[in-house]
Amino acid sequence: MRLNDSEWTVMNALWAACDLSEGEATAREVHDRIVDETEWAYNTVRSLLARLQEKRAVAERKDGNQCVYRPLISREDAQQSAVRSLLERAFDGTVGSLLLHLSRSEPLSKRDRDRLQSLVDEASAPKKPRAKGPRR
Amino acid sequence: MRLNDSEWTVMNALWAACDLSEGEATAREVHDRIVDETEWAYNTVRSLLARLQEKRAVAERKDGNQCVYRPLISREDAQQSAVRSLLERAFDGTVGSLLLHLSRSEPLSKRDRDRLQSLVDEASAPKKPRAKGPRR
DNA sequence: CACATACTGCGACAGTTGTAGCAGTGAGCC
DNA sequence: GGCTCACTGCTACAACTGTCGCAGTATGTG
Repeated sequence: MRLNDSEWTVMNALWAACDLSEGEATAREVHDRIVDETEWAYNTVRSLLARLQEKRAVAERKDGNQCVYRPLISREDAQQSAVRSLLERAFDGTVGSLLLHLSRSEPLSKRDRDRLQSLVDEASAPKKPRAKGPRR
Repeated sequence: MRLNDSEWTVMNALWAACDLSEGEATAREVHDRIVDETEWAYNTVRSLLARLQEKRAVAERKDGNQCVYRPLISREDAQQSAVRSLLERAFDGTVGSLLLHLSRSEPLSKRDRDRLQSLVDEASAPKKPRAKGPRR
């Protein structure tokens, strides 16, 4: 599932909204979340939600006279595709190439370094003890 | 400088060709490099080179009856923009968030892990002792 | 009930991207 | 000198993106 820029904007808002409520949100809620940043009209958000529905990225449900939207793809999956796509175009398709680039570009923040450190710890440690769900 | 997919394809070929020759390449050379992969017509490549020229990503020079192209932006700069753009859309704008994702997605190769480790070492260590060239 | 609101369905339109085609011109070959 | 071929300049066009607008329809309120 490949999302374009504007679709990412609304999906980000939808995912965030759904984290707080029942896993779904109205167009209004999504719009409220991004209007300050984007200044998009309400109808713009609705159009994007409609396109996302066509792409089966969200599902629309009628609740009274309102439409309520629910993401059909997880943020992780979308991120996965985005990263993969970036790797293909710009980094010879390899993670290593990206990491190399990262290591050469601007320095990481303290937070990034911590995150990275644990990333390494985790990656280097024997995987056994980590409990994981049956799927994936 | 934001490149789209097809532009990345030709720029990658151009950069590669320029590494071998005098820092420039003809449309024919670029086309030869990507035709197997993309099956694009020669004119498609030329159109893209023209657009890239408008965007000031490449420069065109006349050599006899031929046009010779030279990149005006480095691959590193383009990668930088691409990464930044990915971070904005999909990772809350932070490298850490991307790294976190990477650590959770497919396992990294040994090489990637090493690279990561040194990335961490470098980031954590006081920067002073590292000798670096005057022009990065 | 009559209104002011808020929502929905649907259409639109310019700009970007992907992917060529055509017609004219310079150049090498017989 | 005429042919052939490669190259160039220019045009095209459908699909996708970004960004709404409009015209109905349900809803809450005095």
